[in-house]
Amino acid sequence: MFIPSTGISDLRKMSFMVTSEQVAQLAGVSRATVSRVLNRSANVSEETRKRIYTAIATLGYGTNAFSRDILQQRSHLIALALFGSEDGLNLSHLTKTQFYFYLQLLRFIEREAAQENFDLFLPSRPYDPVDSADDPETMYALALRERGVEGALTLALRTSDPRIQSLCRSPIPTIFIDDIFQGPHATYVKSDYTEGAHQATNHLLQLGHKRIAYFTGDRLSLTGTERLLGYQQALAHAGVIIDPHLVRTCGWEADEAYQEALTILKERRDFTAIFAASDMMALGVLRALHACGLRVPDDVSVIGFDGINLSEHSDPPLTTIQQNMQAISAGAITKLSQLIKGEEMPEPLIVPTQLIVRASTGPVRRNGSG
Amino acid sequence: MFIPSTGISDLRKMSFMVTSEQVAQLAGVSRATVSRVLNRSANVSEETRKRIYTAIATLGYGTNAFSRDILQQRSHLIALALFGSEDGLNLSHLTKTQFYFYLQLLRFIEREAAQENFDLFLPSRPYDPVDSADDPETMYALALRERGVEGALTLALRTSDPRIQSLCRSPIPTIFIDDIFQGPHATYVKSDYTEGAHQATNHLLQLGHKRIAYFTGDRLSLTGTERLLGYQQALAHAGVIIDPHLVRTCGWEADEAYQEALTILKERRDFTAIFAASDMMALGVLRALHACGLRVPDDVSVIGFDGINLSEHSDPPLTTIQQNMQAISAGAITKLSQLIKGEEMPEPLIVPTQLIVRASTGPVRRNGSG
DNA sequence: CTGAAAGCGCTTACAG
DNA sequence: CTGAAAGCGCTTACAG
Repeated sequence: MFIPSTGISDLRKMSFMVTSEQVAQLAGVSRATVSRVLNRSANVSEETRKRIYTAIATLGYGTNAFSRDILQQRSHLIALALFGSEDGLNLSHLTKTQFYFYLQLLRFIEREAAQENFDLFLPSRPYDPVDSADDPETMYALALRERGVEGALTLALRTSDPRIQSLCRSPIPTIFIDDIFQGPHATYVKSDYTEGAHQATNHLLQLGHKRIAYFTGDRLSLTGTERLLGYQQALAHAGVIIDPHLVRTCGWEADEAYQEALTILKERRDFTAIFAASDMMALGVLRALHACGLRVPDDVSVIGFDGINLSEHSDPPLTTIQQNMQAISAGAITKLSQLIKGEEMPEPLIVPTQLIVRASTGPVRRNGSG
Repeated sequence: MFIPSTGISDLRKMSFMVTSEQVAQLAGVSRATVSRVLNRSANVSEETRKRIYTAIATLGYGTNAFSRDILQQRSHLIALALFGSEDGLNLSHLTKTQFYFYLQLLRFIEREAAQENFDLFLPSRPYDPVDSADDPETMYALALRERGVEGALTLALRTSDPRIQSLCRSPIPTIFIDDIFQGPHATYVKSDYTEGAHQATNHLLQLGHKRIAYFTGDRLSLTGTERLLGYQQALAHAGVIIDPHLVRTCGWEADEAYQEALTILKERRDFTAIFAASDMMALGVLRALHACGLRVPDDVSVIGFDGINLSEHSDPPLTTIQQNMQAISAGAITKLSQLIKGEEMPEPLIVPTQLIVRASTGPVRRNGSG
């Protein structure tokens, strides 16, 4: 940003600035008394209070947040850091189907933050370090600190990003959602993905399915691996050997799952159920089965994961593993508050999932080909 | 929030606070010199500068944004106000299909804001007025002022909300997107919806269609009415009488359009094209036509509006009226900057739309039933 | 090139 | 119940 060198008086001030001094003058009191009214101090006469209210209303006065914050050492601001896009911005990925769950989660997060008296802040503008030789990994946290955020809530959106390191090492209280990074001032909150995938697989096993295809989003993301593990565990515990041909890596996008489903269906039909690692992927699978003239669940059962709202309205409605978005959000904000207050480092929070049985899963066919 | 009455020293300070005083001491200089280095003042010896850099790095110092802002009278913060949900929060509606366009728009807005050195701020926490008798309509703007935002960018999401009034009347620089509210410090930016609908309708007319069904989202939203007007104008100019049975009000959700399409198809098939007021609605229409075994565009042509990314990947890819999201976002941020700088009230910005012809529209059938 | 001083708008002990 | 004063962390004329 270009700041003219003509000195501060030339910077356009926020034109609507009204100071407590003006209120005080109009009400015929001192700034101290105005401040007392604003902060609900008990010791102000009713009459004075009235006069000050009137002056406030007349002038349209509002406390300057920076001045207050500087004294109280708080900003009520928490950074919402959504990593993952190449441009470094927060909102770039939000239209991708694979992040629909996070989109839905965000509203819970906003609500919980508001209840704890926090505003959300999207750190978008580029950070301009004093020393150009600054370690890029420390820069990000520094930028947040300069902006006065009290803490950070991070959705890493399945990616590595140097800013994660920066937050882990920094003194800024940080909660990672769906990741397991920790640091002296950082911990995490996430669903129990392994247990969830276990539940999903068990549900299919109980319906008599043994040849269960698994569609995984990727090979390396933590949440992907945990789900895969749950699938493997459940099958192993049931004494079922996994056919590697039935485990497909296709990406998290609904369209990718759609394509992969078409591929596997062309190749083989020796499975009676498909477990997709996310609801969005399951919706793609449903579409592919439909396109191939297969009935769900009569021909193939389908189960998803996440419990996004779209899963209720698919055709047929999707059996899924519901993540408890309320508990995740409330837990994240609560733990962040604890961190900010300097309380003892809270334990990470692992939120249980819940099997929601809808119409996309059913008993395996007697004459199934599996 | 509960503030203990034991005085400020008991409030937990942001634990990581490092002051310029500490940097100054470590570097053996005055706070003034530290400040000069931070603000890139020319007149500091290279040696001193180096010492200060070292001290900054050692201590992990970052300028306290509030202190700086209080002097410079700027916060670099603009409020992103997404109205429309009952709970008053900003992110509640983002998973609705009808707001997909705005979701996609947001990333352009964030990018433009970052380029102009603004951060985005979501005012979520409840405003706690001093005077409980405060006019609720002025409260919202007051709340924003207290938080120090320099301006507000508003997406009203097709609703009335008292906060809109509040912003219109307030001294806070405000840009409305997709609405035409104005005030002494407020103006707007939007696409030319009427002209866009004109283009869409003309495209169908040129392909020989005369019986063109129109699906409108609602009866009262501005953007809905403007589009309807464009449709009416284009038909009138072509000398085509509108059949009121072909104009359907169904709501903006993809599913609503899907249902309405099923309804009209059961009732009549005396049309050769459908113009849906949004791409999302058009996607619903496409799905319904497909479900009824009709081919697009052979049996029925379909055109949408918005140019959301999903329109490229539908089956068939959707002919649509593209909104220029880049121009809308850049215009909004530019005009907001002008307002903030106190420049002359800028004119509202009406952004032209563009017809994108894809595969969902084609010439009317010779043996068409229309 | 650098420091002492004044100031931003506010809040809170400290007196009265 | 109220005011004068000191202070939050910073920046910027003003001197030197």
